[in-house]
Amino acid sequence: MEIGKSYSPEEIEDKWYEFWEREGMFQPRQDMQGEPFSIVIPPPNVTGSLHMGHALNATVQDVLSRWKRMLGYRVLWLPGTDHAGIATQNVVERELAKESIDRHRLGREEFINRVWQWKAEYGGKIIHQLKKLGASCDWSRERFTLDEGLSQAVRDVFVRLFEEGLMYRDSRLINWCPRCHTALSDLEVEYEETDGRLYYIIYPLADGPGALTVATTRPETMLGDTAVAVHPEDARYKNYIGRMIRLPLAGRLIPVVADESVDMQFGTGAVKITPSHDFNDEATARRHNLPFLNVMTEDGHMNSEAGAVYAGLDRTACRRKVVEDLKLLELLDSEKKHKHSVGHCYRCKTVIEPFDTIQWYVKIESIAKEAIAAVQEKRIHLIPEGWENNYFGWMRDIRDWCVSRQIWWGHQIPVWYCPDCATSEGHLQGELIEHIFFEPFGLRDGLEIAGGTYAELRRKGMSHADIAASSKIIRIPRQVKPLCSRTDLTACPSCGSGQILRDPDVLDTWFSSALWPFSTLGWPDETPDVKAFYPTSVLVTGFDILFFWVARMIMMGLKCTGEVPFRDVYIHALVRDAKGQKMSKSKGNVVDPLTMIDRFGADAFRFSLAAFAAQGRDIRFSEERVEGYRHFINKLWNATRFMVGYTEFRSVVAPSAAELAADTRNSWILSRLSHCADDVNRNLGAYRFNEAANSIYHFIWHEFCDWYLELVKPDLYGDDAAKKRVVADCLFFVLERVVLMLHPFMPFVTEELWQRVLEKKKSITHAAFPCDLPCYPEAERRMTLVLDIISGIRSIRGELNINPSLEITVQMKTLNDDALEAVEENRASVIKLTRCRDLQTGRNVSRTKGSAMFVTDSVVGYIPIEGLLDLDAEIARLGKEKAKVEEAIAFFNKKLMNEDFLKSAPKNIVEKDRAKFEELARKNDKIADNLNLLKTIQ
RNA sequence: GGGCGAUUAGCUCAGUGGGAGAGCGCUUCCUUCACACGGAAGAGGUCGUAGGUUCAAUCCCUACAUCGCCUACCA
Repeated sequence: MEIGKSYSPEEIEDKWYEFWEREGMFQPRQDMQGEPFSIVIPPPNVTGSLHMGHALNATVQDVLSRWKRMLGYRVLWLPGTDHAGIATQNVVERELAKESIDRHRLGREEFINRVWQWKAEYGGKIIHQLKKLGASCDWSRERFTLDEGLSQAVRDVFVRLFEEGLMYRDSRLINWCPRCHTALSDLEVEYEETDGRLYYIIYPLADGPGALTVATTRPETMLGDTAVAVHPEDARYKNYIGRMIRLPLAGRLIPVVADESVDMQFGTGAVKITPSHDFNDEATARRHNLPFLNVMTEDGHMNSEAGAVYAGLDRTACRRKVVEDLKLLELLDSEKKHKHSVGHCYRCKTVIEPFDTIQWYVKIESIAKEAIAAVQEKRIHLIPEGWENNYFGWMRDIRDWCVSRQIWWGHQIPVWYCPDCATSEGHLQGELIEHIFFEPFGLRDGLEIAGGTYAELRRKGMSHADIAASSKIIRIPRQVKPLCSRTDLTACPSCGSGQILRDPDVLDTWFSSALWPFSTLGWPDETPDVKAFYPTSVLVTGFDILFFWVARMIMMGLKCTGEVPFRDVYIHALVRDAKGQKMSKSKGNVVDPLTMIDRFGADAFRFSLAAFAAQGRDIRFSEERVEGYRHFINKLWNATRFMVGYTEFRSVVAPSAAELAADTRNSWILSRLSHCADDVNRNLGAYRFNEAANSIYHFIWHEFCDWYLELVKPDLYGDDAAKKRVVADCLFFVLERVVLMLHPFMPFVTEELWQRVLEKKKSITHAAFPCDLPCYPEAERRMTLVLDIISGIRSIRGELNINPSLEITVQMKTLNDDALEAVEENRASVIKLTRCRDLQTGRNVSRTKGSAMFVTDSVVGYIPIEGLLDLDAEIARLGKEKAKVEEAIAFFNKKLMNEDFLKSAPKNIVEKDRAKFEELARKNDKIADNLNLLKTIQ
């Protein structure tokens, strides 16, 4: 078997991925053996491409999936993407804008066709990228939130909630994005500290002299004011309560009301109330039964209610004009700089507008209670646990979820309205439904019409279809009865009219994402996948979508299936740049995972991410680390290359660990291997990926390569075939298990080593993960003794700068038979590793007067250095060591002199410390002896 | 305003109620037949500050400082 001098990832990665996919390696095992283990991927946006967050997220899931697969579980890792309603629609609308096409002109159906076309062409780029990373997803089960089955699940849940009264329409202020032209949920608003201005405006009393001055950051909204509020206890304003004000610019009369929510300290202590354009004011207005006056349009312009002077102005232009006009009237008292936080649309960063609309809401309180209980009762574990408080805090404070969006790309709400039916008050519903056209509709008589009520438009001769196709906005008041249905309605169930209107809105993308853990498995049907894989085992995600997604999945899972959607939630860190900054396109500090894969290979990149993934802290990504792990792979590669040279000496039938253990070096490394495997299994089970990765790293590099490989070289280089066989068998035994343990982290190189180099017949993906290997504590003890001796000698060589090519004599006085045996057993190794010409051992070895010295627990060794080096260096070295030992002696002495310590500390601790003290004291004596000797001959 | 987390070697970070750890970087030596993407040996830290609990604190508690993050209706 030929093997290259260094590892080249680019040559093998694609090959193995194709092999795995072709062979169906990532599908759950068909023999139905093994406990199920399932993960659904957090569906990335279909518009997205792989970033570091995805890479970490996918790596963690893949490590878990591959590990469990090797442990014999029936593993399903289900991949897919979500349709990202607003984001995707924005992308396609921008495309259309280049051709000057408005989606309304195109029509809903045709627009959605275009989006599907776009998706077919550009969407799902991320899927390909996940494959580059090595993700072992079952692609045959890939899902998309707009798939038929998932759409059915969405509709089913909507209807269910509707029927239970948990899905309702309501009129209230929501966060509105005037650019995306849709409602947003509370979570979709990003607040940002902004330098604004606080304007002090004089509001004159209508019924006499005097005025109130109010402070506002948004003067343009004054056009919608319907009151001024002061605190009831505010002495300054007590006399104003109940009086009327003539609202400047508008001329309306508005009352002064008393409300405890007013902060007397802020501004002037008098606050203008704009119920339709401010969340606080909305609440105040409801308490005082104040009228709501909407002065804006859906796209952020002033409407006719704002007055003829301002109607049609953009909200920022209007602000300027209002301020100007107030100045002219001398009603602008003053203005000053003011820092405050302003909400922006998380998709397009436009300043959001609190806007009074009718939307669909999910009544969340009862569902949230269940979701809190599930975590409290530990039916769901959040890992790290620290996130629980965050979760509880948010869930207890939760408000009803606004789920309707005024866009087209998504799951259209399964609700219809009949214009021909009457409301319970007896009004014809068609008279209440209001249409606004995206462009004037030309009637036969040449007149153009911009909109109107449904009934009115029909009377003017427009057809039902024309009305529906021309509408940009349809306002359907709450009195109009919603007809909710699992199947598409073509006629009104009560009056039979075929001319019914469908609710134009679609559902929040997160609504469908909330069903992801079960809708992807085929729910609401009781499919075999649902039975086998639900609830899923673990969800792996970042904390940034804990509320957006995780909390909602828990709520919907419990609500729809009666079960938790997953048992564990592993919440990983955010990947930052090397300086700790959040990666963002605008900062230009994003690291592209694919670039990392190109440069270092997917395995090194993945291993880095796993090694970085300590719980509870953000990750600072550094390329140097990735490079380091590439070196690590190269190390393993070369160790393998070395070993392959001894393949021919292996036994025909690979021996068991017990047979190998006859040799102490073997039993030692097997024991270390066993500890390593335990560490890896335990740490992976506890989601401590960094610990698991470090454990393997350390074992391979520092125990297997640095020690074992070097220890057995004398045998491999020798002529004794039997000895060669003993160590060659062990080398391969360890290598195979090491490769297996690395596989979840480094799938590509391990498969290459497994199949091509170790010439295994089947893929490593389903090979058994090492666990419960035998331990040999006695061998560990004995080898530690030998390794200490080697280190002691090397330390002298290093510190005294004895040339490596120079062979030395070692006079080693063993303090007990055990030590003598251990050294004799490993004589060849000790000689080789210390470049020693003459190794004298025994209880009574003679010692040369001018010698360097080392002390271990069980031996005192002397290296004659006369002629090798000047004595001063050794005297200095020993002096330094003596100082260290004395420091330690002082530490333990102080402890052991303390009666409270002897009285209160556990016996084993006291004993341990006493033993250490005595050992140090002996060591100190030996060093002192030698120092004196050296000084005498100096 | 509320909450959470961090503070350990030059850098990035693990970690534990009983003599401080890793990786990288640094210093010295070595192109010895797996690997210079390497080997060997070193240097380097009153574990943020001040108190407290304990026989014993880097670890537990309290306060403070600095830096992050999340959250909130500062009009």
